[in-house]
Amino acid sequence: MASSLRVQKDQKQPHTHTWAMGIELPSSPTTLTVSPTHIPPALGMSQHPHGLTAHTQGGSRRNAWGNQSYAELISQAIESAPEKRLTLAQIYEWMVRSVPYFKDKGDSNSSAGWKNSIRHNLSLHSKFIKVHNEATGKSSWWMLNPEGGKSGKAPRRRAASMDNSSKLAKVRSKASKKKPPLQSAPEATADSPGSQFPKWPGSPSSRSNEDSDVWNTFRPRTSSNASTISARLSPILTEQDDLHDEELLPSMVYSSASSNVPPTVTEELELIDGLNLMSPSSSVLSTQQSASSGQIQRDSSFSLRSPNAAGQTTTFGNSLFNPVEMSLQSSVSHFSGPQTLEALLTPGSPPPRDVLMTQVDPVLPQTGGRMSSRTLLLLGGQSTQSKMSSGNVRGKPAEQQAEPVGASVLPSTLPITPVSATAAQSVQLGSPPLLSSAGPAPLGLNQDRLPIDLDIDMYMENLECDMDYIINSELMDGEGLDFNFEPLPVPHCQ
DNA sequence: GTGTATAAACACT
DNA sequence: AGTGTTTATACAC
Repeated sequence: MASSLRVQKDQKQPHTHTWAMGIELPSSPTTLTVSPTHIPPALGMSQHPHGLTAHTQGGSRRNAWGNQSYAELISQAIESAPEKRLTLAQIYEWMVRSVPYFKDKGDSNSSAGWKNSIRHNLSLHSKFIKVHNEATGKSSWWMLNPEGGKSGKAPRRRAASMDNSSKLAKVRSKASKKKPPLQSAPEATADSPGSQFPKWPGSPSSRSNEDSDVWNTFRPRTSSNASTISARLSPILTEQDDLHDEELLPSMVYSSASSNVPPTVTEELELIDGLNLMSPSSSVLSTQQSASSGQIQRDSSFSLRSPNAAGQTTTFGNSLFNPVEMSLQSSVSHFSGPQTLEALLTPGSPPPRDVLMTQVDPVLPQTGGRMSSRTLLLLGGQSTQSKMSSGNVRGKPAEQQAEPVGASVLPSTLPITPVSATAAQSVQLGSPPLLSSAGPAPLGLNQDRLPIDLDIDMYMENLECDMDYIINSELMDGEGLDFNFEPLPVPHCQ
């Protein structure tokens, strides 16, 4: 079938309209606040290999709307969002509002082609990462890969699960088009598909639960870094919400921990993906509902800039986890990974420092230095830790810093019972891989279910150490948790 | 060969 | 129907 199609494609005509390329920013329709800054000229991305800088090179525009490529436009759209993340629908909206050429093409009829191209670009380029957005029920959030991803195509391999299957699937699909079940884990996507899109992320209301899932689902498109990040970034954890859903967190954790993800992250990501997928089962975390309305963060998610490669900024939502809540939660339930995660990820309100810690993660190249204690714990479960002895150890320090909130909570929470621990681990197992980055990899294999038992002892030990360490630290510090970014060389216990 | 645009097939929800 | 992913094709450099 396909073959026959090709006939008409050629038609593409670049209209050469000559717009001034101006993209007007919408003055925030609703909430969108775009920063006019970006948009202006050539995006800054001089991505054209040829060095065209966005001007009309020669006078003619590469595209009807100007010299920018879809990828660039998408990037602008995302950057313009306060939270640096947009849903597909929002991207469309941005296009219509901001790019003159698309102004009149918002209708379904006229939009099919360019929207298809937008989607295509999002999927194709590693610079864009998809973060699951449960909250709104809508489609996923699309963010810029902090790492910058290459504009080029991404090698994206999906999680292992996908991998194999995907290949096969494809093959098959072509042949027979059935879909392999594999695919996997389907991220749970939103609940209701179609609805309007949430207001947009920025808006307070919308943010609520969204985050939750977000965490979970990120797709590792190509390079994982992004994905990692994305996970954490996820947009906003806002608080409020009901969070019922919370399964997600685990991923976050890892992500934070691994955030730095060096080079091969991809693989790890993949793993993670798998994990995430798997983790749902563990949904253990229910947790909190926070009611925090109080502060709500408004959209205040703050953004961090990670020095990472691209220097792009990532935004984290702030969740508000109130300490109180945390406590409650913890006390109430077992600790759920998620909370922790959140905590880690989102420092309460936006105290910069917290953020920093977060940041640290991303940055740190080293291995795991910075994992949160929990993470460690979790990790501990994993072989990783054991193997990495030294590495692991280090983690502590970082964590301590990192876990401000979480840490405090931890102690109480931590009392992990084997069970809980297990659960937690199981949830987090996935994470290890990341951590493991240093190590060989634990990977996933086990992840599935892990032999926690096996490790548990070790795990426990590790915990103890961590805990003590943490506690001491905290005490010493006082309640305030300071986070240092420095990688403390920790002697680690044991 | 690379990057991009476009179209379309498929899959999933 | 909307969203995502992937494949294929055509073009410009």
